[in-house]
Amino acid sequence: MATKAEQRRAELRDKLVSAAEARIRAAGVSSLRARDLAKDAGCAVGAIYNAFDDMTALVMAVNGLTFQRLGADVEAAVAASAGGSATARLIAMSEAYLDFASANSRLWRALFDLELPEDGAVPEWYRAALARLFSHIADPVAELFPEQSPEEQALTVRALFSSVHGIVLLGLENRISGVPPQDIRRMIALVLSRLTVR
Amino acid sequence: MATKAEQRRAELRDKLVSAAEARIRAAGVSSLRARDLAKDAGCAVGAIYNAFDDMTALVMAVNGLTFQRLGADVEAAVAASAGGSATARLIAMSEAYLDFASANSRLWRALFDLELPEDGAVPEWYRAALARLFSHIADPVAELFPEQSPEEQALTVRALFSSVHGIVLLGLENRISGVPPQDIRRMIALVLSRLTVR
DNA sequence: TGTACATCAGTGAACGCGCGTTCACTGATGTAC
DNA sequence: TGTACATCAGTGAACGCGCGTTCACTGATGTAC
Repeated sequence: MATKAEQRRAELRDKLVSAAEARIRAAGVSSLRARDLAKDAGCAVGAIYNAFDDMTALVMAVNGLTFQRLGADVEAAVAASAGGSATARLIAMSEAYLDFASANSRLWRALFDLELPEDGAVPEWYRAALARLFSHIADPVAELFPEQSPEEQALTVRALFSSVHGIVLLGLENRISGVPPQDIRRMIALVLSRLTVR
Repeated sequence: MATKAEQRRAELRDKLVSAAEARIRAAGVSSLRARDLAKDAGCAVGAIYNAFDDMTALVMAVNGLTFQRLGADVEAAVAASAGGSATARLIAMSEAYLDFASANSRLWRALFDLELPEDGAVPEWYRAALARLFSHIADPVAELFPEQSPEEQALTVRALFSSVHGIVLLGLENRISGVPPQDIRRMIALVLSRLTVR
């Protein structure tokens, strides 16, 4: 049994992921350096390659956690707004999305910025995490538009998510059109309430 | 008069910009290499630095052209749809935006991807190009919502643009949720027609 | 027109640095007997 | 329990490469007289 060894290995993975997360949070994914991480985690550079295939795999691990936390926040918003109208629930989710993106902007951006190695092979958990987000949007949409076919509903879900994502993205990016958070909320409410008028 | 010299210099600038544009179009802004460009333009690496301060300035020049072409396409759509309803005009513009992004995806992405040197100093032409885009959206919005204050209208313009941008962005990015172009059009029409209901 | 000189675009080898990844080695841990 | 041996996480110097930028030099163009 390599139990003890496995444990140490797992600990190192955790330490590396935490360190990477902290560095991405502070300076963005493009400023990650293997040597910095080794120093942070108290190991040698080479040890990183015992725990992960390469730096990309490490960043993917961080992204996995980020997706999990984002999903949890959105789910909490779904739960908290359970009694409300479909529109209110969509707005609550979107604001949770905004709040997460705003509070974790560089980690959130890393979800989209990471350049994958050529062959567009998106890992399974990535698609799954997105499907999870979409599924929460699907419920209110089904309630609002029961006459739509499943394909139409799927398209509507995508359109709603994309719109909110666009508003959050450009709202937070002050290069393009940075805007006070309160205005981002107003845009979300404006768009969603109109999009969901019966 | 350094006329002849100036002319050569301007020619070199043009050649470099064209070469950079071609390379970004083919492989994305992150794969630009000074040596490749020099070879393409038939000059030495050092000559690049006579024509431009640095590689970032060269990419900015390409982005300037891209913005211009994008603006022209959108304006053509505005002109072509001049007689139609406000909604129809907004959809026409958005489809022009989609078509441009789709046909020039890497150049279009370079507009947003280029990492600026720290101090968020966005060049003036950049803001101006965006203002130009926004101004075309502002007309139908003013027509649709004359009762809104100018601030509300500005927010509505931003919200519309951001929504369409989000739909186009995620629609074209097959990593996230790549979708056939026809579906992107449907999402745009769906969102805009609902957002502009009176 | 001709000659000497100044300027400056153009050259491309070399600089300098960053950085992911490897690899020969070490030392702790576990196993066999 | 004690000894010899095997394994493998961990080490960090070194590899290897990429790449933006510089700089001493050249040669064409333009100017002065």
